[in-house]
Formats: sequence, C-alpha cells, structure tokens
Amino acid sequence: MELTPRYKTLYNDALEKSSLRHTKQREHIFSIILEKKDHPTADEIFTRSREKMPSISLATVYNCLETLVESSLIRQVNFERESTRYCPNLRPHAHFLCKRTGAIHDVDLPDSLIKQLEETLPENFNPEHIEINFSGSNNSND
Amino acid sequence: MELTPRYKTLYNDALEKSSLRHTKQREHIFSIILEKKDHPTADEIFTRSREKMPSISLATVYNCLETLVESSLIRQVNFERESTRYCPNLRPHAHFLCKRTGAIHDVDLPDSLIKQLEETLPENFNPEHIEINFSGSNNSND
DNA sequence: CTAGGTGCAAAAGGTTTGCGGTTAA
DNA sequence: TTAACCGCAAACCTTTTGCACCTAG
Repeated sequence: MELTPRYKTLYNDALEKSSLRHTKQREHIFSIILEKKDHPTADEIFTRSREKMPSISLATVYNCLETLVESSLIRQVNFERESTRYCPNLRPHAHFLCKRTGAIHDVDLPDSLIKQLEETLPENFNPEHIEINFSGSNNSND
Repeated sequence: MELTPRYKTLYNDALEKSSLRHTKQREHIFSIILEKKDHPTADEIFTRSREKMPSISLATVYNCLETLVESSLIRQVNFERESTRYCPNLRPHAHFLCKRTGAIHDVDLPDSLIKQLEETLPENFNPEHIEINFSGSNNSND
C-alpha cells in the first residue's frame, strides 16, 4: 500500500514537473494501480481505494486518474467501448484481451517493429501515439 | 445513393448468408457509409440518412450498423472513448487520427507486418482481431 | 401469416461538471 | 493565505432496451 522508494521518487518528480499538488488520494490511487497490474477500470480502482480510504469519491478517482495520465505515470487502455482501464507499464507495448477470461495481458514490442509500423505512414504523417490491441483467446491457465 | 451492382451483390450475399432481412433502412445506411468514406459516427450517419429517409430513427441507425458489422460489410473504428466510427474498407489496415483536422485516414498494412506483430505474442495466444490506431498530426492540406 | 425489423421514448452506463468546503504549499 | 483539490450530486453523451406497430419472405 506504500509506494516503494523508486515509485515514490517517480511520483514526486512527475507531480513536481507539472507543478501539481501531492495529495493522499493521488498517491493512494497510484499505489493501487501498481499493487496489482491487472488493468483495473475506474470503478474497480474506486472499490479498491475505499478499503483503505473509505471517504474517497468516484469523481476524485476520475480526477486523480486524469492527473496521473497527464503526468505520464500511467496509461489508459481502451478496448472497443468498454470502460477505460489503467496501466502502469510505460514501456512500448501492445495489449491482448482474452475474450475467455476477460484478462488483459501486456505484450512487449521491439522498437524495430514500431519503427516499421511508423514507416507504413505517408511521409507527411507525424505519429505521436500508437495503440495496438489484440483480442482473442489464450489457452494458458491464467 | 444507389448501391453499385458490385456492392449490391456484396450486400445481398452478406445478408442472405446470415438469413437477415433485406430492408430499405439497412441498404440506405450501407450506401451512406460507402458514399463518403470519411468514417462517420452513428449520429452523423443518422443526420445524412434523414436527408433521403426523414422517418428513420436513431435506434434503427444503431440497429442497422450492428447488423452491417455482424455481416462483415463494415467495421467499427474506436479512438479512445470518442463515438464509434464506421468504415467500409475491409482490407487489413490501420487508422491515423489527425488531431489537427479530426480526420481519420486509412493506412494499408502489409500482411508481413501483421504476421510479425502476431509473432510477438506468446505461443498460446490466438489473436482473432488486431486494432492499430495512430494519432498525431499531418501537414497535408486535407 | 409471423418472425424479424422499425420508431419512439425511456433507461442505462461511463464519465464529466458545478459548487461549497478543505488542504497543501 | 489562497489556488488547487476533494466530495457530493446532478448533468451529459453515447448507446441500449422495451414495447407497440409494421413488413419481408
């Protein structure tokens, strides 16, 4: 429930860089996303956060998530029109949604492949962001 | 506003394959999506469809779009939590959202690249669908 | 004839906003 | 001290649903 020193530094630096305030709620929500990297929705984060902080509101959860995304501490993950999910993995990666279990898995992507994808674009297109989402099924037991 | 013979055949075959009824509304909505391949939202399609068919309802537009997607005549395109857009291009391709103009561009993808992406997945993952979305800006005049 | 489709209005589901009170810096 | 943030409730926007009527096959 406490941020490790490494993440505490990351968190402090990110907020200070954007001159945002350091609040209990923001830190708590960040710790919940780091605790179990299962790509929870805002509502799941709300439920988990109330265990240790019963007075937090859903609006605050949404506000904190927005702040954490803008500070680049976490990323949003969207599949179709399902609820937005949140991911603390900042490396370039794709997501795989298993339709059988509902679980979302991170899939690391080599830089070379991302470069190849960018090279498919016309010359005058400047990509700032890429999102790559697979869906299907997997046979493993998780 | 009329389907070309090629698309008429495509439309007829797709509906018959799923034993779905052939209705004025479905054909009209399909023709609107083919007419201007600018990835319109349901609401934009609703507005355009009322020009020639003033009595159509938004619920029917949503129902027809669902049918056309299930019949594989069109595809849905989702960027973040924006309204779903609809695309009649059935070849494997990615989308590029220009943040300056709001336009969405189709980007053809070589099969080899898609195969390489699938190869980044663990062995037991069976992808059924891939969505690749770029966002950024482009300097062209469209 | 009748299962499937349409049109309307109401509801649902996720997210955002306005506002009065609280708090970090 | 005070701008930023929180908590609450209401609003918002897109999409779905229930139901009575209609129509393709």
